[in-house]
Amino acid sequence: MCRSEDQRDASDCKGPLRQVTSTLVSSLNPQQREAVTTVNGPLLIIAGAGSGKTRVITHRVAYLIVECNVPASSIFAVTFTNKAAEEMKHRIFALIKLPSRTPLAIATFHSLCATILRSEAHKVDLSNRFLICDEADQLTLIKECCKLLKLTPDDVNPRHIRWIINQAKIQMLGPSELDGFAPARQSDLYAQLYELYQRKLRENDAVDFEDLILYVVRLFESDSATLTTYQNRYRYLLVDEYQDTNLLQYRLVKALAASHRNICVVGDEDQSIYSWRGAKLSNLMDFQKIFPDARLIRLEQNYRSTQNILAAAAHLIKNNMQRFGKRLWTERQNGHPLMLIIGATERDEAMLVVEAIERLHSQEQISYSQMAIFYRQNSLSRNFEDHLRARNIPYQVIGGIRFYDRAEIKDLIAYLKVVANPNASLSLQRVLNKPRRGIGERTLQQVSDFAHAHNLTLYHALHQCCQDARLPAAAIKKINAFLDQLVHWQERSKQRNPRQLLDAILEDTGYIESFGNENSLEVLIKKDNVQELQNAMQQYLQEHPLASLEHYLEMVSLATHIDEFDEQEEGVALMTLHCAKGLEFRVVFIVGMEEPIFPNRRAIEDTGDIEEERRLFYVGMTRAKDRVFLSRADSRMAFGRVQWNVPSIFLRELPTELVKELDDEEFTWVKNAREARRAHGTSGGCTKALDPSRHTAPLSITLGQRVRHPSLGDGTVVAVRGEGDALIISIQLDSGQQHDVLTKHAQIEHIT
DNA sequence: CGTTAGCTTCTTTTT
DNA sequence: GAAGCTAACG
Repeated sequence: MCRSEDQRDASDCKGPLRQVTSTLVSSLNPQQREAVTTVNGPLLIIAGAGSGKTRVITHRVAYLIVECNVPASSIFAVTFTNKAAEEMKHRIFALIKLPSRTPLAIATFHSLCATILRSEAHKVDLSNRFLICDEADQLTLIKECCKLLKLTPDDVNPRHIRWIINQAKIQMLGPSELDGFAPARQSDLYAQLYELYQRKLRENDAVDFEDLILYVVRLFESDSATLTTYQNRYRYLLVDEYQDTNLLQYRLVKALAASHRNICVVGDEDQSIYSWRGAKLSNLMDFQKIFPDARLIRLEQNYRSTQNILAAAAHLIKNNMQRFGKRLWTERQNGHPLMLIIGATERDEAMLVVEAIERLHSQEQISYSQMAIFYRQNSLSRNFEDHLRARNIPYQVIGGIRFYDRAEIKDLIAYLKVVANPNASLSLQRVLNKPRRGIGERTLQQVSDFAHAHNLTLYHALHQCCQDARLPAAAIKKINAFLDQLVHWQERSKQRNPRQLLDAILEDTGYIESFGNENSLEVLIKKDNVQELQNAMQQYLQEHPLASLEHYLEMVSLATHIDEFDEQEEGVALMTLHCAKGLEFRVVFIVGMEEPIFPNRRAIEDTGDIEEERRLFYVGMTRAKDRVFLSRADSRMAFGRVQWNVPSIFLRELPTELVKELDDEEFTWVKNAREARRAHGTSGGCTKALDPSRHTAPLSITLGQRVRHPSLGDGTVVAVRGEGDALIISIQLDSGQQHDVLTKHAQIEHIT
């Protein structure tokens, strides 16, 4: 088993040490054990949903370190999210005794590459202070490029350009190789934009997400000395979620593995859901062609779900062609059938789902944090949030607007970026006049024209313009004042930690005061966000006491939605199906099971293939331990219009005997909803003309109406949603707060 | 110079 | 129905 290729390989895992930690593998099933102890040479692990994959990975790392005497620093393990990486490290540390702070290269491709790039920056013509652009920054930059090329939104769509550039980078194509990518008529234009964009990035001393990996791959493929260094450093490679790796990531792994071939990949073809981001299922499917001597181990025992859930999932996924094929089995009982919930409108759907959640909580004592709502697109979360809030059920939404994408937070992060690297023109531009310091658009335009003409960064152009007195004296004075402040912060950041720097910036700029002192909800939220940033930073610094400003900024740039998810927090989790990958809950609700949404029409149009959508559904279902609820609505608001939706084809692909429509006997509250659907004219699923009166609130409550709530007090109605029993009104209270009220429960009085 | 009203687009998913 | 952008106004 332990084929020894050179003396640094783990040849001694045959030795007597093996018994010492035999407890490490004794709790594993035979396949898992084989997956953990097959340490040398290429290995392909096909790990079905719930088959103990994380367990295998953590045990494998522990086994390498303890049993095979592999230094922890020789292991390079790639996970799909930073959260998964943190959890794995945590579990490894719990498994074996390691000095705390043992450096373990377990992270995402992007994080690992960022670290490599930091130390090799000079070889790719970056400074080691380079910054990472997120997608919003990319867009800003592209828009700037469009302006420079005198293009209007009618000529090109910046978002499309971004998409083309990203795709090109994943395929390792340069500006001149866009044939077949960009629209044929405009391929020259796209090439020009791509090139300019890349130049601008360099001027900013910045890279985008794709560059992080691309630069490292290019470096490895062109500089064999550097590659050898890293091949020697990382002797054992492990890649999780291999079905979702793209060409770039494959090339990176291939390069690193070339010398020692100790490469273990873990994946599941049925859970590949990122092809739109360039992931190639063929990386997994063809692994044995690329490494003909690769061992294949299948993990097919599922430790998570009931028999019924697995049977339904298996039945569904059989419809896919691109598979190895596998048979998941479990020792668990049949359990409940899958439940189908149908609402007349999306509000009814949400109401029924929330009611089910409430019952499961109160009648079956299932904690809220053991329940999750999954949807195909973020926009569906809203209705469920509204109903959960109205019922006082705790919940957390993962996704939507990321914390670090909120305007206030972006402003402050931009300040930090400018301090870390004044050449970050993008960030400098953002904060130059925020809060207002009288450096307006005209001035900025003049300086950036000057910068462009003389090939200077904005920062240097500002200096130059002031020195040469190219601007009105008043402007120069203001710019100089700002530049002085910047110098002051830079000094400060050398002596103090990032948190203290942030405080200094807040104080010196009067940023919070610039919100104004009115006590509107908006201002309060902004202030709250700033506070939250301070807290988050504090916490980060506690966990990473040695972190520099650059480290902190890198973490912020690479933070993801799911990283914000707190499993400890009591509350129902709301997230997209994509975010749900790798998680598990006792009860899972998959909502919005309707045709244009799920399977998503645009996704099918893009790929010409429904299989990935089906896998997405498969991923969702297999997150559930005990129960799966599926829901849909007959009609749904989209783009401000009512749309009549067709039930998802996936509902028909489930075995009928395992799906039960929620009925009155089991859940009495369903009866009202049944009647509502009948009245709505859609209970048979057929489409009848919509009676518009059914979608408007009773006349007695109108927008702007003054009302009195028994406990909340007086206020003005600012929004009316829902109908009948589900009628919800938002009241802007005279105390300044806004509250949603379910009129069914509250005695609302009119006042004048 | 800064604000706002009205227009457009947007919803697929995210490292 | 919201957010982001332009154009026109104060």
